[in-house]
Amino acid sequence: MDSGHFFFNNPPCNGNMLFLGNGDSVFRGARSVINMEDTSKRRPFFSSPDELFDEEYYDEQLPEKKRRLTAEQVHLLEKSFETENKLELDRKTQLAKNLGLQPRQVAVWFQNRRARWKTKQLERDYDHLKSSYDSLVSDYDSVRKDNEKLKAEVVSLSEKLQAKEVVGEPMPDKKPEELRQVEAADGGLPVTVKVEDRLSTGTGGSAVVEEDGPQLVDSGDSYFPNHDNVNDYSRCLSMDQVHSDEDDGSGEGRNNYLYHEFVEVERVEPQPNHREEGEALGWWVWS
DNA sequence: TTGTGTTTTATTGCCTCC
DNA sequence: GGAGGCAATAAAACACAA
Repeated sequence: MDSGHFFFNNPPCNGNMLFLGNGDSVFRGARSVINMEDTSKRRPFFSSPDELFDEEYYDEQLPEKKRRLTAEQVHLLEKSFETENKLELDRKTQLAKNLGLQPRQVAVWFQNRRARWKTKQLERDYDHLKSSYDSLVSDYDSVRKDNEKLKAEVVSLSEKLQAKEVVGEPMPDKKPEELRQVEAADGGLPVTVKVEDRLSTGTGGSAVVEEDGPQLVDSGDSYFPNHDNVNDYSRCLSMDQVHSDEDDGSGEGRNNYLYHEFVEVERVEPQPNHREEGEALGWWVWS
């Protein structure tokens, strides 16, 4: 491109206006204009950096059409931009001299380059946020499915329990109602739980724990302390961790399992902000 | 070749800082 | 008030499919 010229470039113009003078400050200060249609003042492209800085020459000649910078010029500008994306006066002047450009052109190039960088950065940020969002949605769906599964199971088990009670089969230790009275032995937060409290089958929602304790409630405006805890919560209440007695095909023992396991759960303080790898994490742990 | 979309260069107006 | 930054925009240059 333009191999016939050493360093060419026309002064800034947009087809309607152009400036007089060499420096950026001159341009900014004056911003005086000459109508480009005055074709008698057209001038050829610059043929050397010296000519470029020849003010008389510059004043007398008007520019040709807008030209792009050479690959070499762009390369050097890019290198300079990588070093520092803003220009001090000295650097601008030096760059302009080295490249055979107007200081104003160098300044404009940096300005436009910063704008391009900003656009790219916004795109990168968007991609990153979208990826995080998609991941979160996926986790959320997974937790929700687990929750639905658990709810269905509770309904099924409750029905079985009721059927047994109708037949007159006694519960082994305590009735669920008694569980409401259970308090934490160490005087800490009470663990007053029964099966229906833990895994509500009501329309309101979801796996519900005590109102005064930490909660992870599927209510539409879902709240997860942080991304990791979503998985932890899922793991905590995952059916994978329930030692199903249905495996033996008897259908018995499951009630007892739930009965005991839910009673024996311990309350732990949430640790939303620090966690070791592999550490049990969540609002509840099995004792 | 030509129409069209994209990229690059440059201008303008406004704002902030010193 | 001058200098320089940014957003918005114009327009030339370029890329490319039809």
